[in-house]
Amino acid sequence: MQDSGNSILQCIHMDDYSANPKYLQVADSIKQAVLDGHLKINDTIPSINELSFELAVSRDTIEKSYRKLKSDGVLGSVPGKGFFIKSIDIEKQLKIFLLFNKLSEHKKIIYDAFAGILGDKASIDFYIYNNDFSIFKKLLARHVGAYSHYVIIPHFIEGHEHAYQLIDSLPKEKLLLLDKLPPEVTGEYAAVYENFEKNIYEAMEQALPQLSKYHSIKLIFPQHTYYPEEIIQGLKRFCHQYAFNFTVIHELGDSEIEKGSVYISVMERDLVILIEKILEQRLQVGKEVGVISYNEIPLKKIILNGITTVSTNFQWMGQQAAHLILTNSRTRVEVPFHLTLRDSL
Amino acid sequence: MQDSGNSILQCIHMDDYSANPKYLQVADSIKQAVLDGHLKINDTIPSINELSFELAVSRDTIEKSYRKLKSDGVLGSVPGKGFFIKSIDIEKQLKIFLLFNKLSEHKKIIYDAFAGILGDKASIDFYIYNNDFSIFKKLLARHVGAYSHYVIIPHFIEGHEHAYQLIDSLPKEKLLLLDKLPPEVTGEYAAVYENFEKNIYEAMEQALPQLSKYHSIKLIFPQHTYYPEEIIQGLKRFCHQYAFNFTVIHELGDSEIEKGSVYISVMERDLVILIEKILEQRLQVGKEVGVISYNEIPLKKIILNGITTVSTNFQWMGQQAAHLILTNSRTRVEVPFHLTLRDSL
DNA sequence: TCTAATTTGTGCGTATGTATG
DNA sequence: GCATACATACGCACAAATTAG
Repeated sequence: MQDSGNSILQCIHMDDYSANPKYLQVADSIKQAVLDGHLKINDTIPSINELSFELAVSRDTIEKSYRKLKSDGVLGSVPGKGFFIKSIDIEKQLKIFLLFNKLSEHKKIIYDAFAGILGDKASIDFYIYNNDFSIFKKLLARHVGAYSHYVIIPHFIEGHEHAYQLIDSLPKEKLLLLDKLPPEVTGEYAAVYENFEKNIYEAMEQALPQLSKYHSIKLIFPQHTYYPEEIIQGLKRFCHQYAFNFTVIHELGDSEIEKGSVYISVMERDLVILIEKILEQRLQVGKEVGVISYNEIPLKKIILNGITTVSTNFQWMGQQAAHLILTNSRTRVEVPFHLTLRDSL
Repeated sequence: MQDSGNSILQCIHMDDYSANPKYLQVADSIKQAVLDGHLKINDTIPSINELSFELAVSRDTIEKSYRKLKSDGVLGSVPGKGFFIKSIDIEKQLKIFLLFNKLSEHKKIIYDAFAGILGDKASIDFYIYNNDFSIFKKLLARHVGAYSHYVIIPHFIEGHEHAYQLIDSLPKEKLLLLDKLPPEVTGEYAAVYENFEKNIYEAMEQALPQLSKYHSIKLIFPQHTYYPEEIIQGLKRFCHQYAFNFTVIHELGDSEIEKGSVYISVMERDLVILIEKILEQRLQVGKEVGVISYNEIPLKKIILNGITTVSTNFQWMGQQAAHLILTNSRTRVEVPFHLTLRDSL
């Protein structure tokens, strides 16, 4: 250990009996020294060992201080060398790690709304993990620590547990979960989430007058996928409550469309197949069979005189997430869900 | 110590404050020099002593670099003589900087096809600049140098010239342009591009039998946008050649839909407005008015007995881009374009 | 053949950041 | 707050191989 003759030592004021913890006192002192111009960019600061010796505090305390300053973007470090002043722009700049499971028309809406509000106030780096836990893990490992916020849409085909465990290890004040709120992730963190179970239940209740024409509800729900199971639960509960027959269809395949049934599709691919089959069998949509499609897009207004949709307000979701970040809030908010009744029901 | 007059010194870039350790920086620099062809097989490289002196780093740091390269099979050594390039067969790790102008359903297809083929072979970082040159510039500045490939979709609302200049400054062997091939970007680089002018011209020629029912062609083309002007040129040329009236409509607004016209929309928003107007005016689609829509998606098959579409094969585009990268090719390939005739024409 | 200089290769010690109990 | 283990970086010393003179 060499004496660096650091005048910075004189800038650090400690109070054993202060309310705020020592590591924050150290961090704030260094921030102040930067603001006062005593430390310039690329200046090196005392090593953890040296400073902990000089101030007669634990090594961990200094390490914690430096770690915080680093996560705030003030300090940088090189193993084997030391810490240095990385940025004198103390006003925290928002660096956002945005991690989506997949791209889609709706993800685009979320992104546009999110980026539209944050605009120049933040720099957003965007990643996609394709519902694949191993990619998710790799991306997170590669970028952990470098961002002020981690905004994640957590949908996985498999390996949920490990994924949620990983998310749980992120600092909660930097975390914002989008779309889904997994109970496995604990603590107080921000979230803008869908209540899939409740949403579909209440939407169906709203559609009860139209549903009275039918006796069965069939959900087209692909197997081995990242779509949330809560949708099935919600529908099951609704059908039990209001005495509808309920079936889950994994694959439309060669099956016939049955009169007196309402078909609910979560994927657009299935919607197209479904409608082709209905047209083929010359069934009357909105009378003999009902069609409900997840996710509203303008085009659905003009298909077969209009397809009834149930949909989250994705724009609101993106905007709300941006607001939570700007206000540094850790609230959890539920996204509004809308039923758009059209002639297909 | 003798001066080997090594130009290799100029290939080694060091950053004292970089996150990755020095010995890896040195190793990566040498690997890159081999990949770039600056070092051939059996070339000797500076001795440990010499390089450590030149780079002003510890001898052990260089020794560690060389040891790693040797264990990677890149270098060989003879005690008392020196190190030399043993193999130029370096399993290059692909780091891809993917920069899209916007998100959309079709960008998703491109991305999925691209990532699907590269899969585990590459790590892909994804960025969006919202057709905004200033964001584009910032993103590129922040990430230049760190990637093995820069895959860019260049569409800008304004400031094309500066943008193309910026792209032109990227190393051509690392560049792959997607969708558009701007003449301002010179040199030999890879590209998977659309020939917008030719594509629409030839698609219209294919549709000539159906078009004979109409006398006018109207293109709904938003103003101040990133859509390529070449579409207008191609249609203009076609209409001139085959004696159609040609109009560009920037905004549907309150205008009436005219009988005997074919409407071509590039944006989906306009398609919805157009069809609503047509239904309102009780015009017969495919007889009194024709509708052609850019970009095929399955849903268009079931709108009004089918909407005729003209569309690039976005999946092919993504796959081809991935192949060009894997084969390290600098070819420019034109993406196939398809006319899908349906009842709307 | 001898010698001196250079180079690879190895071992030891110290200081530093990072991560984990 | 303490202890421990690990990777990085720097510096010094020394043996063995090679080369030049």
